Amino acid sequence: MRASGKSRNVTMSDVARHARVSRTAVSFVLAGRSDTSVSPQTRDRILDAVRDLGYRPNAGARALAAQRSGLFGLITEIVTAPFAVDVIKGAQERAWEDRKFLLIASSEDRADMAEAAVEKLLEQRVEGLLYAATWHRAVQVPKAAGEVPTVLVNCFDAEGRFPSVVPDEIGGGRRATERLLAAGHERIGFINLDPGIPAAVGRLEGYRQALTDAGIHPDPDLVISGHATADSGYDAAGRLLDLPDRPTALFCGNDRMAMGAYDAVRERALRIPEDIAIVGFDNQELIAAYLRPALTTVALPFEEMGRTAVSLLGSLIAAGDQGKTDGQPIDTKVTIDCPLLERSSVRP
Amino acid sequence: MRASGKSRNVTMSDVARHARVSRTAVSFVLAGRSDTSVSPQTRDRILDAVRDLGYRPNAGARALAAQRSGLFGLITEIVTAPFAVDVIKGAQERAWEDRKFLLIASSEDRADMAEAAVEKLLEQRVEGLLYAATWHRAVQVPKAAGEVPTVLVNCFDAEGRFPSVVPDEIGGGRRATERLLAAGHERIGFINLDPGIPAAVGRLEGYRQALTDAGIHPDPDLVISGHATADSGYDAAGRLLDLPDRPTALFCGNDRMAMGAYDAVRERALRIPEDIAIVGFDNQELIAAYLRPALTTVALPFEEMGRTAVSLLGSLIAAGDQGKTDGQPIDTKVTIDCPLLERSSVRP
DNA sequence: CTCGTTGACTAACGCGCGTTAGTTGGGTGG
DNA sequence: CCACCCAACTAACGCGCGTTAGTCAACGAG
Repeated sequence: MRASGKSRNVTMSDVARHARVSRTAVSFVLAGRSDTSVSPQTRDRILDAVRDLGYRPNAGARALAAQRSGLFGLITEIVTAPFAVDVIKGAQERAWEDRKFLLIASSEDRADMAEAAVEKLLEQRVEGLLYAATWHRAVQVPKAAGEVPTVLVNCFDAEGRFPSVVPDEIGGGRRATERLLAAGHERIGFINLDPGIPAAVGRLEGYRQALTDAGIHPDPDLVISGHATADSGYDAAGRLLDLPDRPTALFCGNDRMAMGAYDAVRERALRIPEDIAIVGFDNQELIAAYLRPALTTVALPFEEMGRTAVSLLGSLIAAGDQGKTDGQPIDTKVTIDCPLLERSSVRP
Repeated sequence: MRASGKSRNVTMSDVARHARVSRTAVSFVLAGRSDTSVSPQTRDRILDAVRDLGYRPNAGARALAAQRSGLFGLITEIVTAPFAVDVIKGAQERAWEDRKFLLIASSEDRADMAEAAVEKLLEQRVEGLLYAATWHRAVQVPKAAGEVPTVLVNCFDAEGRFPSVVPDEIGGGRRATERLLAAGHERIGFINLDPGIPAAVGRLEGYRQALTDAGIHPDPDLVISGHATADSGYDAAGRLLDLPDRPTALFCGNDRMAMGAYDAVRERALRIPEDIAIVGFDNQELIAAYLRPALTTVALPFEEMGRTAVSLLGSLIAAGDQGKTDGQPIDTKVTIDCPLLERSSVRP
């Protein structure tokens, strides 16, 4: 039973006094240092005192003395895309494994807020920085980020100054297409995202590769670009379905478009997956899992990207401690697999 | 232009030396203290030095000396849930206004993780704690949370030891029902969530109040309980629609159920909103905004709850500083309005 | 000429801890 | 019996900063 109310926090000195040893001894025991010896009895006395007094180390003081905060900073544009927060989860878990704590700041998708966020995080003396985007693209990273090791997540630096972790869009496109091919489809429509963005470029490339590898010549008429909305998916799907020689399967650039495609298919009294198979992209749970029939889709590996980014950051920091960074930009671009999630919109 | 590379961080002493004053003077100027005087010239010299050297205060050291970290802790069950993002956003913004920083930890919906999270946050010497749940209910808060001011968000403590901020479920239920009444509907079906949970109890109560106030006697046959899934909504809607004297409107306990209800309506070749009006609850953007027609729904005010909770926490801490807390449990329960979002599933 | 007084500063302590450089007292080997 | 060593500790410095208790020169009043 601890003291209640405004009683000052228990410090290491309190523990030392209670255990009748020096504060140094307490520090050594708690740090688990094996190079300096402490007798088992003393050790136990100290640990007992810790328990009795309810001692809790002061992370700030520790950081000050040890010259390392144990904190990582994560900057994300929380506002726009709810689903990208899986990055936080993965990063959080991985950081926890290394006994690091994640400081999360929001850039609100505004450059000045991003700068402010970096500044605040550096004041907290984070050991490294993660910068995450809601959708895969090139970003402008605040300059100050260069002062500590930094890893980009789901985005990349046009100037290649920072290493980044991004989804394997091409592989995802392949995987989706291959799944449809495996189900026997040969005329596969592709409703792409706005042209130019990495997701659109990569997924289209994967689509083409898969078809070519299967000995099918990609039919340009079966590829349409849309705008990442349900309405756009509805329109595009309608056009493909009204083709004279219509496709038997649709690969949609994302799940929202797939959602619109469902409506277009239904309006034509066609059945999913019997008459038209559909594969989405992104795995937005709230859509994909609850559509009827549930949507087979390719997942963006946000959580895994978060984990990987923290791992990478950890090794960057370790390398930096040993002075291995020689000022050269580290042009690493780690791509993470996009797994296919089987649901019910493609026949087995 | 700052020194690059591994150069040690600039400290206050560096600034003092560069400005040819004592460190104390620098501290005073940066703290903006008006009780002790510093001549304008000196002030400028110091501020110039700060800029020249790129001085950035060390938050940890400051916390240690000032005995207050400027940190709030936020524990959420699942960081990745869309709701959590909004709570975080609101809390983040509000905290930022007070120049506080939010430490976000996840309990992964496990009691032991929650304890660990509280422990870790207390090690960081957070000045207060927010504890947020994914769905409105009573929760078990780790005991250690009692050591600092704590506010519950979207949940409440059965023992009433902590103040909490929750959505106004009754008001939301009323609002949804009143909207349907205003559109001329009199037979309004209600597909409720699992009975017993606060959301189900409150929304039903609001539904009844609205009907009664409108002089309509609630018909028990029009109320069905489901399980918060699209399938369940589909089944329940089907049963209501197959009633001899079927309702002309459906109020669904949440948006997923509404999603299922859409399918049931479509199967019967009925149109939304012409034949059947539908109102949802929760405003899960990815569903509500992208259903066709877009779903009119009642929003859970997560962002506002986050903001309010931080405000409340701030005042609790301020009160504690002045010793106004006398150990009594503060049984506050702030309810936040649930606004109706007009879309297209109810005719104007 | 002395004594406050005030404006403009500074010396120095302590916050809680990691860490280095010791200091003991009880063996061992020669 | 002495030199040496080692296990088992402890003293004390410094991390970067807020804050209290000064110091010191200038200046006006008595």
